[in-house]
Amino acid sequence: MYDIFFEHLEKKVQLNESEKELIKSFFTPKKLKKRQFLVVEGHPCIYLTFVSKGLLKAYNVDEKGNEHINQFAPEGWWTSDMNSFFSDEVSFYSIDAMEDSDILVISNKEFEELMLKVPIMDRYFRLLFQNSLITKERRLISSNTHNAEEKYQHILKNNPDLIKRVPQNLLASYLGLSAETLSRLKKNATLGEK
Amino acid sequence: MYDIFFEHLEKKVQLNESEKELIKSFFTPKKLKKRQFLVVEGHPCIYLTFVSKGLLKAYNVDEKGNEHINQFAPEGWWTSDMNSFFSDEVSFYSIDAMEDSDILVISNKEFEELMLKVPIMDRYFRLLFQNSLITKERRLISSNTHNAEEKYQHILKNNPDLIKRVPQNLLASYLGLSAETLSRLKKNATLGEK
DNA sequence: AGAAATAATTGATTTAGATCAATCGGTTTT
DNA sequence: AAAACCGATTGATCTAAATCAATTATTTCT
Repeated sequence: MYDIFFEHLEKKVQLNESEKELIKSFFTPKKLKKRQFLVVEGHPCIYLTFVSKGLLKAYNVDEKGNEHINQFAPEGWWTSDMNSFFSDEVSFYSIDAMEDSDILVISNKEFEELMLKVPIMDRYFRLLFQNSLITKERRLISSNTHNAEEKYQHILKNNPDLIKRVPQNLLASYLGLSAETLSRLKKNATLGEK
Repeated sequence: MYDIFFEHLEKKVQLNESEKELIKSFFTPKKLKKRQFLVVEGHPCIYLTFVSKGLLKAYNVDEKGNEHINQFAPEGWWTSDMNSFFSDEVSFYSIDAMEDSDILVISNKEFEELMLKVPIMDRYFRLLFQNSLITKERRLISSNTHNAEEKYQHILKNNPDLIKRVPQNLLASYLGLSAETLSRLKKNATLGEK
């Protein structure tokens, strides 16, 4: 359960055994069954979560009842409503499991304490957030400047793995497209191949 | 020049005088005239920049020649093409001054050294990136789920200051709208007031 | 295995916002 | 002060993608 976790951390920072033991003590392992909720929109998001196994999705539902996927979190990824986790506001997203999943969670209080006790974790999260920021920025640009076709091609190129694992209607939602539009795009792309 | 800089840092972390002196030594002050470029698309973005005075914009130009504003950086904000700065890729954006500006810049090498010499800066940037990530995420949601009207109302509420300072066509670009659409939205909003 | 629920496809229609085009007002520039 | 330039406004038209609706395919459940 912790193997992939430390593997992930050690891609960004070097840790000795005593640091690892200490870090471990701050996290709580949990299991989620498929369709089980980790966070419900409108409630505080009390955990920052590392996914060891499985796949979660974070999404919100608008007034018209449409689901908008904000993030897919497969194993090796972090997920949370960061705004809610780091402030005292309620969560804008719901987060649930798309597959049976193993996760490691940390509360806000524990997180702050971890940063003080293991300062190198400030560096780890600095690097993590730095990379997320770059990725999120790319998505924002894509959302503002690309048409439907380009958005699809972009994810096809950059997240081929995700496409295999996620139902098409949710992928469409993630891209800000309707399911019908994505279906038609796929058809045209396949025709082009022949 | 450094007053607003340290004021800004000290909102997130506590610094003693010797740390401040050390930090200062890593940054280089520069001045930009209105319309002067800090970064040109397609060239490496060698600086991470803090704006002490003035206003910069980061944008890219697509194949059709349309400008897409990614960020406005007024005094107290950081700007850069983070991807280019932290990797060895060239910049996707151009960054230039919309007003005469005073800036503080740091190179990537200096940045890495600063993180090692003043570990609390890892914490500072962790907090900075953490907040940027939350903001960027909001913009992405807005971009995917709101219509033109809602996008305008959103920025009207959350960045009233920016609206006063930035030409309307650039604001439109920042929101991913055409200048004409924003003009019409504004007209309707004003009519509604009466 | 059969029923029920969910997802994907396809077609027809609608619409929000882009694009094209012209005019007007205000700044810079020379 | 005239010229050139830039930004905002307004109207007319176009279009990409959403929406609505029906059908088919695929999982999931019992």
